[in-house]
Amino acid sequence: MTRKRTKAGPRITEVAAAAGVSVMSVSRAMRDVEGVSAATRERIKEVARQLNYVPNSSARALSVANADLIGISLPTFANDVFGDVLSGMRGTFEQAGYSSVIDTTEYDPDMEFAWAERLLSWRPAAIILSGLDHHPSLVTRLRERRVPTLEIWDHAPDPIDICVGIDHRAAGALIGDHVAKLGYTRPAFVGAPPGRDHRADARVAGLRDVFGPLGAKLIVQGESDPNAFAAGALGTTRVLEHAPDVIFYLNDNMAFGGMMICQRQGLDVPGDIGIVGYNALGITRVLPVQMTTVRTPRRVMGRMGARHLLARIKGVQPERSVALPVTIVEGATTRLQSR
Amino acid sequence: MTRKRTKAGPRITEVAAAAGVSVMSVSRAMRDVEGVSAATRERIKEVARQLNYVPNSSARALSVANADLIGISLPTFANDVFGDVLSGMRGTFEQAGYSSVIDTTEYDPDMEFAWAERLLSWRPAAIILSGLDHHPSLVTRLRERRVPTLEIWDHAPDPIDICVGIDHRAAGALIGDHVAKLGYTRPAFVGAPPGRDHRADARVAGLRDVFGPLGAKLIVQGESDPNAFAAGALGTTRVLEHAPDVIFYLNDNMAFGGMMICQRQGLDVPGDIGIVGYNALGITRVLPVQMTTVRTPRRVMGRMGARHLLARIKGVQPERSVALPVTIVEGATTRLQSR
DNA sequence: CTTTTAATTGTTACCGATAACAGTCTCCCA
DNA sequence: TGGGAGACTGTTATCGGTAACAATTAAAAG
Repeated sequence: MTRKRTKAGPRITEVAAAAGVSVMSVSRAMRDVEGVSAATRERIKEVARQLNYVPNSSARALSVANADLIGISLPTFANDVFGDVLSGMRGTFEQAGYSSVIDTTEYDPDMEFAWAERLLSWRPAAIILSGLDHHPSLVTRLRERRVPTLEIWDHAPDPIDICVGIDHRAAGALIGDHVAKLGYTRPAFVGAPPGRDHRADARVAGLRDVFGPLGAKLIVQGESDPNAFAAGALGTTRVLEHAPDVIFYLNDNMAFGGMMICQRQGLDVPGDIGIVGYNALGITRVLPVQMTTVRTPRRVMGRMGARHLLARIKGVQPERSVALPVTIVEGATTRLQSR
Repeated sequence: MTRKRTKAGPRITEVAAAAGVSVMSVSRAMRDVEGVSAATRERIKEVARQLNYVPNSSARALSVANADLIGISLPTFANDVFGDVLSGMRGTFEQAGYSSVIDTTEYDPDMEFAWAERLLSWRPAAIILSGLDHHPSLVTRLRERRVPTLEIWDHAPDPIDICVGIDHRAAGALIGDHVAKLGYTRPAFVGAPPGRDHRADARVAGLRDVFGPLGAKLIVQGESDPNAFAAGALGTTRVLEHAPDVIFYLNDNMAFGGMMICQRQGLDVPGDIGIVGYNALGITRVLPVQMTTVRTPRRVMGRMGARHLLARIKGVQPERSVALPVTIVEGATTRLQSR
């Protein structure tokens, strides 16, 4: 009943034999834990290096019933903002000895669920989800198994486990209020199809919180082109039919696409129409005029999320939910003062 | 010597007991392999569902000495082009039953090596690397272990294992020739610091292949700002001191950043200076004039790479190396005909 | 009714690491 | 000089699955 062992590199027993020690000494030496003298440790490591020994993580994970993995789920890679959050997190995890396993859901809770299921089969140390909109079975499963879970991006008073994010509704209200005070009365929003991106929907709600009481109806247009520039342009041609005097966008790239359409139609920005972006993306650094936008603390969010999650893994209970503040970048794509 | 078993969900034995069958029947049922009657299979699956059973992948991987994982290494997430390649690959792998493990190297061969080492410890089915510039130890290790390896993006006649990409030097020569024939004689290139991005360097070499024989010296400027727009702008202010009559950029976003600088300095595009991008990115879809650029078949590359790699895993030896063609997008940011 | 064959189900050794426990060897002090 | 503490090293059962083989049962053939 011997198994065919495909030649896949040396195992711990071979290293032990070659170094003339027991497997436990090798195990201890490789993990840098106590229990081997400095001399033996060095000798073992040298032998391991020469044999090109790479420990088998599956065996280790099975033995300790837990893998040094942290799963990270993002909506998409086609958006710089997620890269920013990632870069804030990954260094922190690496230092703590965890590997990140990253994947995207394309805004589909079912895909997220399938991904999480596969991930959980590896018994990860923790899992990070974007937003608050998850498959119900996933929420149940994570709670049941007590997997340390971080929900990032959005703000929830009652997260699955812990949460670090932005209150997008409040952010919508903030920028809405700013713009309303400049005297704009016919607002429009160009973003994602309703239900697809909860952050967009929350922003819309925040805008309505402001403009509703003022008697101004918010025109909302959702676009699904994966390219932000194109989506912004298309959405803008659509909302322009309603003659808005200011357009809010899901992000700066969409806003730029929209701005191009406005100019093509002979509209003066901000004379005829105001343009408001979001996220303070790279393109705003090179435009001839500063775009009015909202700066979101993405890197800070990533770092803080990572730190809280590590604490959570170690058993410390950090703040359950943190909402980070956003700041308005006042630009020349809206009127600078009320008229 | 009993181990503390932290409550981490049911095991296969518990499912077997609950269903009144042996563990092997559960194993067979869950994997959808032959050897259980349809009726028992259904019953087992139902029991598994009720118990929230998630098989332990580490145990499986240890047993079969191989994980259903494919590791994918990319230079960075801060660039749409990598997302395009990914989207071309991931569906293919998913269908074939493989999970993707994605990570970025930030153009650092040492980071790539460290990542690969961690990945190999999980005994993945295959590994995908970007470009051809790898840590020598990594190349050795992959060859030794006979890990199916795909090098993507670049073209190499003699890859580690298999390769699907673009001949960037030829692409540089192609667009260089096109531009030279339009009558430009003082070319510049704004891209990445030499040695960082081999694709950029290859492109420069291709441009030199064309302009060198014409007696035109190519001015090269590398920028390291991670934001393409900003890098393009900064690099442009620098090369403008040499009064070029055409600037090639590493990509369209950089080209746009550069174009903004040219306009700010009162230069007419393409009257005073030509602008040439690369990759046909989203922003070119919304600009008032079509940018001269080069369309790269990113999605096709991803799909083809994935298919070849799957064949390779199954033991079929596909073409070792494929170079995909690029096409010029003739735009109004360069003169449309020679003068 | 016995034998052959195929389909289904079960038993057990093993994958490669680690936790728990058990020795062995020094060194130091009563 | 005996023995206890501490440092180092070794032995073995175990983690949760699966391959290989064995056993049982049912259907088909002679």
